[in-house]
Amino acid sequence: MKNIYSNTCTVLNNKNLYFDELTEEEMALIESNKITLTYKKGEIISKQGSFASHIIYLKKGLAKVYLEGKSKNLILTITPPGNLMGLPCLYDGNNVFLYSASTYIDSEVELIDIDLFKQLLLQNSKFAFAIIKTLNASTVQTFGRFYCFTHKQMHGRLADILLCLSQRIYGSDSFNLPLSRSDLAELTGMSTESVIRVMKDFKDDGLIKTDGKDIELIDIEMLLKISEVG
Amino acid sequence: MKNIYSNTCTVLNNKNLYFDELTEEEMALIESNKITLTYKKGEIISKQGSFASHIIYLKKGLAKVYLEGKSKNLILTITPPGNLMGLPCLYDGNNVFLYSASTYIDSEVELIDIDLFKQLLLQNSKFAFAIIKTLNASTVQTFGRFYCFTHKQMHGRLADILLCLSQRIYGSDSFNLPLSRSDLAELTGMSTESVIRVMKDFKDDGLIKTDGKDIELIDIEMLLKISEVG
DNA sequence: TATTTCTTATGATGTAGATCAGTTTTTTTC
DNA sequence: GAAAAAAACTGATCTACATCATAAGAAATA
Repeated sequence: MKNIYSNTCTVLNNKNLYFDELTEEEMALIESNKITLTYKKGEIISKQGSFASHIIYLKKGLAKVYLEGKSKNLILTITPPGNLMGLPCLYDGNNVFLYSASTYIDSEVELIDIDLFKQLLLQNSKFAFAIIKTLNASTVQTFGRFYCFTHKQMHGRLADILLCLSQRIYGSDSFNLPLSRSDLAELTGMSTESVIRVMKDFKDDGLIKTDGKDIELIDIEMLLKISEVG
Repeated sequence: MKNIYSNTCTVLNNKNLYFDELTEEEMALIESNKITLTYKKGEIISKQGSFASHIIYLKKGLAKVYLEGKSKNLILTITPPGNLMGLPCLYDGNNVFLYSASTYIDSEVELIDIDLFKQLLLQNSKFAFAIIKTLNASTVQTFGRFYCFTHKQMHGRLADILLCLSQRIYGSDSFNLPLSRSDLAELTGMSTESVIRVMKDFKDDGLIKTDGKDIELIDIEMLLKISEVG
């Protein structure tokens, strides 16, 4: 029996369907209140534990949301443009960013005042409903990833991630990956050395080709099989 | 640096704050449309992959929501009374239960028609907002658990679960636990044998006492320390 | 009350993957 | 464009934990 949702990947790509639900006036309200910021590659957008006065919308670029641990971090989501970041921090009794976020490449971010965001949720139930559906889709994705962390081993998890980045972000078999091996480690729950070793296995077996930051997936069939077998 | 949300536990306990947001008419609508069912201990409430026509509300008892894997399962949430189950399945393009759910003890469940539920979300934005906050709180909990799975080892994770069940479900240091060692295994991502061994360690070190299904936490300070150190 | 089935328990063995330690290559910085 | 820093790589070692095998108690079933 195959589980549909058993992929290690955690790339959100909801293409901001929720904003379509806002009226023109509501959209104008956001436009007139938003703050636009640009970040260079590697810069920190939000820091775990800091006061969360805004909802973060990634307009351009690529970012990660991660949990900073004592020794190692855990990457929670890879965020392509068109998505909100840190939305889960919006609940009763919390007013801080629970996670840090930083950019992989030069990026552009829009900050939406959190009180305005809440107000929109409370006055436009279609918008709220769209947000609920988005949150649920990513929860299901997280549970699938959870399953992989506990049941698949390294090769399966890394194959997952490579396929996922290829499909969900780049839409191509060959792409330039700004994530380091250590990022892949924090994404798959492996050590950096293990990521390197498994990547080498994949290369030796002719499943992928790498040249610096460029990666090309050669034998996708086999990667899918490895992902499935675990 | 200590993370506030780094506990392996996954007991939801939101005390249905969302239903408070419904009007009397809306509440009456639910009342007149709901189906009440009783389940005996160990019975299956929903089966992974089946058509999801209803939202499940646990009125009495205790249940688990779990992902059925090829060989092993993964328990996603332990649900005490007063909570909804399987809410994350509500998103675009999905109409099946993605997870199975079953009871630990004799339980009572109310089924709310999913279209009615959606309608209420769309007509009452306060309700929708309350649901969003609930979903977010449990997402944050899930991420914390995620962190534990990858960064803590067995003793820390099991200490987490024992403390969590004690505090969040029973509100007492001694309680009768209907979960088997194999359930604790599926909850902590360990093998059943390992759960048994670690429990024995805890017993030998005088941290807990067990008698059949009865568990008493003796040295909570120490359990907390083990949970923290990992 | 006998019999099957599930759960708890314990020891022996195996291994996936972390950690450590060191080298080379690439990238950043001044 | 040289120096420093970070990232990629490789091998040796170690260990946390799973798996296997087997047995005893508890609970369900008939």
